[in-house]
Amino acid sequence: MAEHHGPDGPQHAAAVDDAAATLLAVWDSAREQAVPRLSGPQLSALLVVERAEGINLRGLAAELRMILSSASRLCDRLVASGLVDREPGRADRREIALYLTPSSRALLDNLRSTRREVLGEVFDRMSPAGRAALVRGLNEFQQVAMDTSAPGQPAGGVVEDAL
Amino acid sequence: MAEHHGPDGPQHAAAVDDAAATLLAVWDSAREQAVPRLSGPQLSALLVVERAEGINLRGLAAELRMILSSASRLCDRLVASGLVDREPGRADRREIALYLTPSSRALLDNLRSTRREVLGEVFDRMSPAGRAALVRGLNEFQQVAMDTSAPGQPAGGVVEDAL
DNA sequence: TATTGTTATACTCTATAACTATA
DNA sequence: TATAGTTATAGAGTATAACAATA
Repeated sequence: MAEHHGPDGPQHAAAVDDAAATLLAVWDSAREQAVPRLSGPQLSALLVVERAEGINLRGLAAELRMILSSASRLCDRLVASGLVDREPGRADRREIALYLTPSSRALLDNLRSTRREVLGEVFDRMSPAGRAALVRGLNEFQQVAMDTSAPGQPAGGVVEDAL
Repeated sequence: MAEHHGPDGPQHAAAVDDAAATLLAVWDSAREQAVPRLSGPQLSALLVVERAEGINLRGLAAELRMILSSASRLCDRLVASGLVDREPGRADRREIALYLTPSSRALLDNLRSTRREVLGEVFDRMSPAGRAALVRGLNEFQQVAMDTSAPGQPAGGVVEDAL
């Protein structure tokens, strides 16, 4: 317990486990306050379309790690809610191109504001050093987690897939 | 942007936003590797029962922020999967008492190991200072977030409810 | 024929409302 | 009657498999 003989990642992971759950609970609480209320998959789909306007259904399904028919159904509901536009592809008429609507752009803006508010409410009560440590630690975590060239990457590419 | 005139929580929150999403993706990936595969709600239910063995259905529903009938259905499936025992209450025969099974205890152990492994794989590639910062920042975040006596708590009690 | 999407069907998760059993 | 739980019904989310349309 006192010496460092090898990788001690798992020990730190244990120390961080519960705290990470708390951060995630705060982070995700913003979604539930969105109006209109968004489910997790719906939000994920909007974020994918936002990052890749004009993406087709297969691309969306791949990003969301779901099969084509599931993505099709999800889009049915997003279109019905006015959050996504489904336009026929101009080059290949088999494809459809997906776009955000003004309504969903506003929704995402509001969601991000809310998320920063709820996180910020906690941050405001932390010490400056604690805030700085969290920002530094999370940013390095992200950089390392996104580094696909690193050894020991899980075969599935967990991180890239989920974002 | 250079001076600090008031609460800067929101600015830090913006800086942390994406990184939190990455942490979430890594943290939750453990669940999907569980055998038998567990859905999010099923895992949440097991964790509640683990923390409060013998809890009744209303208590479970309250912890999960769902209504009674949803908890009843969820338990149907957990009992069918052999992950929960449903025993009639001895004092009041209207109630039922919920318990983990040996099978679900083993499953939770494995899940926690997996989660610590996937987090540990990232931690092992971070700098020691980065790891320390993350541990420190997250722990302070958790302490502050769980402090219900603080002002500015969202009315819903987001954090306690979700854990 | 190969590829893009949709539809039929089924199971999980959740909610509302009606119902049963016990206190 | 009040409370604990179940069941009927419905909609979202997801998967498999069968289908339609376009290349």
